[in-house]
Amino acid sequence: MTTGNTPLVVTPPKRRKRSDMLAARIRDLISQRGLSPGDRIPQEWLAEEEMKASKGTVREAMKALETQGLIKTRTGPGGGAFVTALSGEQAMDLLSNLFLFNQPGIADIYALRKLLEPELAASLAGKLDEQGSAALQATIRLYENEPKTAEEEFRQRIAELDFHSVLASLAENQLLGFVCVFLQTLLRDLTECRAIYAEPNPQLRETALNYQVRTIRLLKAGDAEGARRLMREHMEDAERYMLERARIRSQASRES
Amino acid sequence: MTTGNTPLVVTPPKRRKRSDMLAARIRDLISQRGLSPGDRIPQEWLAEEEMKASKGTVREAMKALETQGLIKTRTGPGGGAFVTALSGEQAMDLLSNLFLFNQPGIADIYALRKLLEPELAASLAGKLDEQGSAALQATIRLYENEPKTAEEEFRQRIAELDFHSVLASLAENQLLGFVCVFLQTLLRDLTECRAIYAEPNPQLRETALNYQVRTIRLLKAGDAEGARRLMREHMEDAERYMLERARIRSQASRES
DNA sequence: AGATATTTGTTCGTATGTATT
DNA sequence: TAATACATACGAACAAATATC
Repeated sequence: MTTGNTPLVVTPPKRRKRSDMLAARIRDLISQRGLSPGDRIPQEWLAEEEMKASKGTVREAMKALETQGLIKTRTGPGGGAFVTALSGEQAMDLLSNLFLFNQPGIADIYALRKLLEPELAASLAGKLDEQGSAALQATIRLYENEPKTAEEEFRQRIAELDFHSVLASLAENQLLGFVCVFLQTLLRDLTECRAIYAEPNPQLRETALNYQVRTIRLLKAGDAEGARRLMREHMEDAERYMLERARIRSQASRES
Repeated sequence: MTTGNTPLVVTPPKRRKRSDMLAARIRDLISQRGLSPGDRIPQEWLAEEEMKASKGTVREAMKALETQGLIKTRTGPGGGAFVTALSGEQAMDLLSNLFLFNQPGIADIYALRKLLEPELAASLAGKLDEQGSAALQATIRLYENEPKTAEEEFRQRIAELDFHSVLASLAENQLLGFVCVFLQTLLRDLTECRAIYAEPNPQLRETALNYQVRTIRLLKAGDAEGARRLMREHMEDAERYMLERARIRSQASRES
């Protein structure tokens, strides 16, 4: 009996470019030799004889590692390629390309935010130090008074997201914080949302402000369950509002 | 009254490299001209005269865009640089660098999985078509019989995660699916976990198998609430198990 | 199947810019 | 200021891949 066995992955017979192989090799060297952020990459590794590739090719490989956020280069004596830890911001930039073409919907984003933001808030109950508390208060102060211009209005809406961003940065669970910031970034960059944010929403500022002041109070009081519930309410409110506005907008555009 | 307005970002006086500026310019061109995945990037844009840079420099810029997953290049007639949509896998690879140095803990990852995986399962109730059902069954079949070697054991543990990965790929909410796969990848690549996976765990295979068969049954029956509860149970179980093993391992290593 | 044209990929020598001493 | 050590940029020639005839 001949096996009709169709292997899922026979072998990747991919003809990879030299520069890609170099990049992979250097990355492996970094982790194998246990190089840490700040360490300099030995020149020997990049020597043309060692890598059996010319300068240009090696440069391309380094460029790849650089855009991956793994290294940074400095000119001058004592310069060279240095290992760096990929920053959260840079990671966010790289991720933004993923949803450049097929953007998720508002409901998709809030489906996650409704689950994660309440947990984030709860995890912070009773953990607010002076510094964190001050940072939160600072973001609120940005929109304490009514906006005068449309642009100011827009900036306030963005600042509202910043409140959540500061909250995320305080999380002990860095992963949770990262994903929350990711969702906020996604929301902010949605064309659908930018249009909504640009419109005037008189009552929204007040309710958001109200939520945030109450949130801080609960966190200081160490009431995890209360903070969780409040944040969930906030998320549900925000989603309802955004979806409603999006509906109105799409209706209006259909009539034009 | 003079405004004590301190601009948040004065101006980035960054001395950027030519290749980086080129990359940014090309990326802007792509979005401005509304190029979509599959479209070819006009050679004129990359002509040395147009960009006022040499071939090597534009190559470096293209390399940056390529590692960002924005373009792919093909050789030969009709070849060139083509716009592509960043794939989920590639995005995962880029993200993996973020946690290369300060890895999150098992508890951090499961804190998120406990929230998201149940929601993912619930969202799939009654939505399983023939294809999806078949894909799930296929992953289960991989570890139907007991492993003979340690390596086979390891592969089975990975396949167990694949079940969740297939589940995520079926999600209507792509964002939810993406984050779930991200967490799974993170878990799989954790050195702490790889060590645990490498050990024999006779009874674990059976309980995992059990969970998954029941999950499929609930999804087919369209029981969203049941699927959610079962998955939450599964996650809590898995976390308990992993944490316990990690504790034992760290204890053992302290004694050696 | 094989020759050819087109386009990317690689090499090398050299020159320029930049930060340290 | 000058010398030094390193990254960055240039340009021409060459090699490899691939669609078309």
